[in-house]
Amino acid sequence: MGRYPCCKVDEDLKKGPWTSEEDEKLMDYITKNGHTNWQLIPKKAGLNRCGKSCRLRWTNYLRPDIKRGEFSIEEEEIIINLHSLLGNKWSKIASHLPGRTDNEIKNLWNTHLKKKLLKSGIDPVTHQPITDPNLLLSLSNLMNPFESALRLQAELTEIAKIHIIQNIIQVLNTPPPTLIPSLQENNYPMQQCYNNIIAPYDQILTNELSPISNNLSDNMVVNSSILENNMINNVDNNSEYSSLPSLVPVTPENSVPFDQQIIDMINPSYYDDFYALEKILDDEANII
DNA sequence: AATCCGGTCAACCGCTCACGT
DNA sequence: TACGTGAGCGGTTGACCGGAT
Repeated sequence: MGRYPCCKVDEDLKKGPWTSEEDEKLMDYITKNGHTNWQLIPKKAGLNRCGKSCRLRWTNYLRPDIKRGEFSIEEEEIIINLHSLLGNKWSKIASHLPGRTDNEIKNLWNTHLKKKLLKSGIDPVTHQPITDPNLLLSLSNLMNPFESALRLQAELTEIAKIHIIQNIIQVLNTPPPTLIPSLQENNYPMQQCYNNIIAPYDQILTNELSPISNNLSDNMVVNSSILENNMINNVDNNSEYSSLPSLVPVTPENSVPFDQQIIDMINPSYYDDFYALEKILDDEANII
């Protein structure tokens, strides 16, 4: 298997941009005969191109159902959501956007969306807030230097807080068995913290993920179409251009987003506890 | 007016996958 | 089962364009 020459090297086939005459020939042939074998098409259509080049020209440009023009905000949000779930699976992403090609989406991602996420402080690879100080530093260089220094410091403080919260969650989720009975009594500040802040958050996650986990196949692979549909349905049609879709975990079972949106979902009566905890963490982060 | 530079996008390259034999 | 081949995918390239210098 492996590599193969898609066209014979000595055939001296044309490369580069297509002329309108070539487009017309290919269009005419496929409209009349369809495309069953791409290797035969150039010869039959009278083109001095390789089959692969013809296929690409057809699928990315000549196809009648191609949607031309700028991407809408909704389309961009769908792409961002799907990318967080699927990664660089451009063809899979394109299958959710009728009339858009994988090449077009890939170009949009590399030229616009990646930068848009970076500017919003989101890592375009993981779709999580940027935690790499080097990346933050390079990002900050893109902005006003005076503003960026302050911003960078604030972001690093936030990151430290997030790390501490994640550690607390991890510890609370795996208590030693001997501690459990005593913790039930709610007398310990950390247990109160768990009961008031993290438990509701846990509940929300459980409720959100249960429809997905119910659809696990035998080999325990998440049913991606359900996830994908959830992502698409989450798009807010009224959102501003500057706003971004809610953060979504790359792998729901491994990563825990701790953004404001999740906090907003928790009963407001828990806010006081959360801010109390945040203040403690603020102090700890300042020490760090 | 000339040159440079960065952004965009069509097209190509190299690879893997799927399927037939 | 192994192999050959066509199709498709994702990364990269390079031509083109417009704005800045």
